[in-house]
Amino acid sequence: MTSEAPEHRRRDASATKAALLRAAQELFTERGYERTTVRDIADRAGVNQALLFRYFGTKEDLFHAVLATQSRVLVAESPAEQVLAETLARMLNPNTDIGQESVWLAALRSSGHDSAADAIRKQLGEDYVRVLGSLTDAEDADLRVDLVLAWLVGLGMLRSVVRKEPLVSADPEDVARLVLRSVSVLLERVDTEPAG
Amino acid sequence: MTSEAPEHRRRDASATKAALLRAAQELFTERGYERTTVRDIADRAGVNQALLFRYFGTKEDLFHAVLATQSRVLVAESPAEQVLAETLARMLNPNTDIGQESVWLAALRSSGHDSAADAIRKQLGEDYVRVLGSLTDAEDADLRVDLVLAWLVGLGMLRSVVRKEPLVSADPEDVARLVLRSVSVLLERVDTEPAG
DNA sequence: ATTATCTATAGATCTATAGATAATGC
DNA sequence: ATTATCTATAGATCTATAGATAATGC
Repeated sequence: MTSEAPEHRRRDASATKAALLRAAQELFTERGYERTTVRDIADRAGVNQALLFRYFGTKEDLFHAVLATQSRVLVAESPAEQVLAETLARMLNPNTDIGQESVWLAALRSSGHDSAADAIRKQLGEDYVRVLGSLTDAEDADLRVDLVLAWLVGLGMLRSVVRKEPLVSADPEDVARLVLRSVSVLLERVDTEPAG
Repeated sequence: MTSEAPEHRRRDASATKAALLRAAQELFTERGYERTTVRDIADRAGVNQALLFRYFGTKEDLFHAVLATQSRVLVAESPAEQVLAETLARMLNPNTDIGQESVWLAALRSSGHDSAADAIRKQLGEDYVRVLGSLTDAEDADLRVDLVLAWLVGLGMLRSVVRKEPLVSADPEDVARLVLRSVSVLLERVDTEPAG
């Protein structure tokens, strides 16, 4: 019974903001934007619900803040050849809390009427097209990269939303190997070695 | 100014039900479950909002009705070899109103707290595993089929939710060819011909 | 004194229902 | 007369805000 007086918490604005951001990231990813209430977020963060508005303005602003902190994480800073492998590794890594894999799933699941989530979606696509497009000589490189992106999106959905078995519990290396082999066919380099 | 008197509409219960079902299917797929309001559905169906409750009980019951009418459509009644090609053809068919591709996207996007949508998700996965699993000799057939399913899910998300270009406008045959070739690698039959 | 935290509540939805109205079938 | 359709509204959220309370820094 620690609930005697209302008893305000210790004052630490930055810690409160961080807790809200983290809770929001988790919940948006787990439930999507609409099904997550500000009170859910505040409760998980262990702070008062009014602070969410004080520090982030609106629920949508908070969503954008979450997206902003995570949007670029997906496309790793690696040579193009390794980007896909590293993305898969991060996605499938058992240490990465499933259901928290990344917010771009939340951006995808929240419908297209939100302009900022829309921007993130486009950005994400462009990042991938730019990086992976260099891996194929095909003239329809953009389409092929879209297909790779689709696969990543579907893997994320099936894992963190549907939690499909055996996919969720499969050995990350097995999954990565299967996917990478098929993708290499999809992005088939022309076998004749280009000059240079 | 046709808005003189309230002027009740013609009485046709079955047509009203059908209009509601169709409008609900479209809107749930476009916006997901939460972001679709019963008034949205009734408006698009051109009927009064109270009729939705009269004919379907609750919003969730309507969602389940929509899922029930569509759940089995995805897995076509074809030989296993053609199931994937036909699914892709139907998905990519320009005559299939995009954004209406199918409700299983809505089921996926509405978070996992709905038991019936959950059942549909599981069912969908099982249907595919059963049918496509016969196409591979690999001992990890179930995992490989999950990966195919993930690809289909991602394609649907990218097309009808994100409306990613060039994917949306690409020639269906090009897309199908690329996907099917990679999938055949994924589900690689052992090359030595089995007896029979 | 400053400002992080909390209380209380306004205002806007949204689902769902009860009961009134009007179009069809006999 | 029956019943499909419509009106009006209850009741339950949910976001957001205004202002009170209390923990820290000087």
